[in-house]
Amino acid sequence: MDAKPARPGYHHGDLRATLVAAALEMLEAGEPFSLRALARRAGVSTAAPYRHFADREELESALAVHGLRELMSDLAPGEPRPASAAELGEFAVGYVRFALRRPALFRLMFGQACDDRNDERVRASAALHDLLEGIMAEVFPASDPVVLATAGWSLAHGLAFLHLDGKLSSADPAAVDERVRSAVAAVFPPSSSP
Amino acid sequence: MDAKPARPGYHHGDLRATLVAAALEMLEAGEPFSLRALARRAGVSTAAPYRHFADREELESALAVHGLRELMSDLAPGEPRPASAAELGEFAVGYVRFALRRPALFRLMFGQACDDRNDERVRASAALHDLLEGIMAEVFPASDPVVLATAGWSLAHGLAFLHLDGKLSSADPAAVDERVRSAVAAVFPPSSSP
DNA sequence: TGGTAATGTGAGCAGTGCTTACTTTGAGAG
DNA sequence: CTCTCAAAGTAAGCACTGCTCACATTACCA
Repeated sequence: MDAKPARPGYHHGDLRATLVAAALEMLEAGEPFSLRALARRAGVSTAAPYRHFADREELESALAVHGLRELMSDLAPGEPRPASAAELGEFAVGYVRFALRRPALFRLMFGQACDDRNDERVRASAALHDLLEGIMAEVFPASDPVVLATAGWSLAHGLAFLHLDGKLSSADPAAVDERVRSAVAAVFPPSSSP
Repeated sequence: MDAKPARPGYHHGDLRATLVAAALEMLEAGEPFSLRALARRAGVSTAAPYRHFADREELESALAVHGLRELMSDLAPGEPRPASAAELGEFAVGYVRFALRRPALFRLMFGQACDDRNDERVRASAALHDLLEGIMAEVFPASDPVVLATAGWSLAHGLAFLHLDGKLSSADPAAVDERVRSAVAAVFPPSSSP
């Protein structure tokens, strides 16, 4: 069942990366992970992970950073950012799709207060923030981009969580996409600069 | 520290209600609760709670139901529901305030898939749903209430979670209220029936 | 060629959810 | 007014968790 990489020597070589990868795999598979399970999977004692992460929270922060970066590159694949209100809908669709594709990771990224002591995580979080505000400023040049970014992000975020938590059905992916599109369209009407 | 109610006899009398109340208290106090801790606090063995709840999830569902009812009566205190787009903002403010006042409970209510086997919980959840759609249908009689209710709920829900998780600062309650109001106003402009 | 810091180990503590076999007791049937 | 039986309690214990400590091994650098 478990891949035991039969590490050659006493030292593992790259335990830290291995643990992160294993954790992502387990989350992907829908299993909740424990540090002990990760250690087992890496073929290492249960105490070893603590050489690389002070505690569970620090590992989770590493995972969150990974997730934030992935989300960013998902949403901003190059430079063609949304330029019209219509394209905003597709942006939101991307956000919600990410949440549904990686539910556990998404919860890790957003379902708890960000550990402020973790610079990398703080920066990754701020980067997402900035991306959103930048886009809103482009799409609605006449308006307050901070307020609109807050509204837009909240809308997408709310849609993501309500689907994730079963408050809105996510059984049919196409229906989800459509629900997101129409919600965004209802609220950011095409061709209006509020 | 712990109130030990010094129960008179062998039987407790109303363990179930006591456990629920104790759990709510602990959540309120910001401590995560465990079934064992609740049992201790009720002055009862660690196995006793399982006479009243099949497992932790069942207790959590009971708490969620409690929270959903409280939210409902918070939001719909009598019949003067919001009748204009402007009043929608205050409605959202109420939603977000609830989340920030009872963060752990809010997470319990919304941070996980609803246990479908729990009729009471399903019904409480549906009631909230209906309330929202009803309001939207009144405020925007010309539009599709389902789409608008989804959008409005998602917006409020997203605002709640982003504040709860520290993605938007919740240090100053007045600033939070104002942020919610302006986000809603930006998106449901007063005197427009989209 | 050392010596040291980084990285691994094993044992163990305190806590968790949950189960099992057993006891106590209140309430209703006879 | 009993007597019984199911509801509601108990103690003990399993498998698991996060985390720590004292100790072992090894890579690397002076």
